[in-house]
Amino acid sequence: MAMELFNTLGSRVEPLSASENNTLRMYCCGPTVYDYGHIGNFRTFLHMDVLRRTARLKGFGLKHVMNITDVDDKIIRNATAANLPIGEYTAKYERAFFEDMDALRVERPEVIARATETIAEMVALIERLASEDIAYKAEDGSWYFRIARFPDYGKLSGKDLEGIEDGARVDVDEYEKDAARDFALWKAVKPGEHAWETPLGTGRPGWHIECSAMAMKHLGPSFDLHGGGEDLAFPHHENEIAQSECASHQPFARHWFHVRFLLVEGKKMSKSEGNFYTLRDLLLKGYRASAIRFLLVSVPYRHQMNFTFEGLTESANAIERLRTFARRIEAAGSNTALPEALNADLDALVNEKLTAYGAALDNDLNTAEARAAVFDVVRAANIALDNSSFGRGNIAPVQGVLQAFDAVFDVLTDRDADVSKAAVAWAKAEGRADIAPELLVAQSISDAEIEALIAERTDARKLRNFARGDAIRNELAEKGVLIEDGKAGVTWKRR
RNA sequence: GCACCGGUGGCGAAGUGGCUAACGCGCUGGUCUGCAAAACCAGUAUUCGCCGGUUCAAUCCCGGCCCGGUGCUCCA
Repeated sequence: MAMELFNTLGSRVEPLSASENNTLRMYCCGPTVYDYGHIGNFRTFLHMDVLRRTARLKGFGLKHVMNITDVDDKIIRNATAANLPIGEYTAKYERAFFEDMDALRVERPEVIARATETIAEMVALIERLASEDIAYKAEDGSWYFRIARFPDYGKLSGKDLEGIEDGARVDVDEYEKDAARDFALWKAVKPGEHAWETPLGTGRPGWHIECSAMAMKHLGPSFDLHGGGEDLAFPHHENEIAQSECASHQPFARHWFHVRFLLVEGKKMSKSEGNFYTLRDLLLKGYRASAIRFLLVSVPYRHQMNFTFEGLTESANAIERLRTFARRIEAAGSNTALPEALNADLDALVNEKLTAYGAALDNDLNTAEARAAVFDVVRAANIALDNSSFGRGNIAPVQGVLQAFDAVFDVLTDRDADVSKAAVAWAKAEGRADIAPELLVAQSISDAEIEALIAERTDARKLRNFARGDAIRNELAEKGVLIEDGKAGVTWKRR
């Protein structure tokens, strides 16, 4: 079955296809690097990651371009306030952005494009539009796009230009444009602003032209998929289409992918509501990166999701169950008592669920249904292991399901402690005081110290000195370390 | 105001014109254990926002209403 995805352009689910060598050429609007990323940003990037990982699982090659918007009004404003050159200002947040992406296990796109490194291409694009009088220069030196020249305007967002008459909302006279809806391609320099000297005049690019130029530079005038947050559909993506198609006379992106916004504790996330969280805020509260990833990815991208702290805890518990299961299957390999005979019923179920897993992802990236199939396998295999009907031949197929799961979800390997540690180091360097005490306590004990205490406890228990053993167990529990007395020995993990 | 999307158990959240309405967490019970914890198993919505309609049959289709969200205004 082919991978199907909702296409905003046309508003229906369509097969996803690559027009060149089975390599999916996709462009995704990346961050504007003026501050630390918040969880809403990361929901979008996480679902882009699900898309690319799923595409690869289905056999596509990938050429994924993501831009960094490193010049815009907010950047100029903040850099000026901080008395820094914009490049220096944005470098800090770009670095932070990629640290966060790494923490969340979001894969790097094949190409990272920066607006400030693509100015020449933007200028050339505007000049091409100007040569057909689609772009025009206003009196203040800014360049605008003449929307009247693109009859298809509105085809992505379903806007009807008839209903947005010139001057209906905006006093045209305030602008030096020919029509109120015309948007800026190039903004003339204002006093004190960072600007580029170009044949168009001295100034800086408009936001929309940046993405058109970067996408076409790396993917050509026509490519497979373009994505971003739902708010970008209009006007940003609509404007990209208008500029690009007027310049190239070819369809721009064939498939448009938009990720819906999330709510936080049932409300729109906003600073004024007090429910605005960056990834770093959550890490410092003691939540794990893997739990954040799993939660954000578990609700399909086209659904509004409600992000809650309770949900984060649940997500961490669910991951714990999966990791425990993965270890149990791994251990089964060296269990000599394991029956040789294949449990055919279990095997049939595992195969059925693997198919269901793939089908769920094919069906517009239904991550909720996909993970359900994996939990079905976990339960069935645990039952078989409990009643000794799990055969050696069942190991590989079950591991195959876990691999397929992790190829997209990527939460089975525990890297959380390192991520939290880095977040705490950053917070201390920044002088932040809002670090969860239990996080600091947990990081105050090393793995070696834990191992030593556990060894001491094991010795005490052998001598049936349970009082001492329990005291050590309690001491470790206070530092967030859980001890498990299994048949094969003692194991531990950080909570 | 106009346009679009959604409202499913304690919570998160799939899904379908008729088969027991997934899955996860939580909770309750059990297995295991020196005791625990952890782990594992089992049970846990006669019901899918409200009111009408279509249909032999609707949570799923249609209409209205209420509520939440998004866009229309360079927020992912």
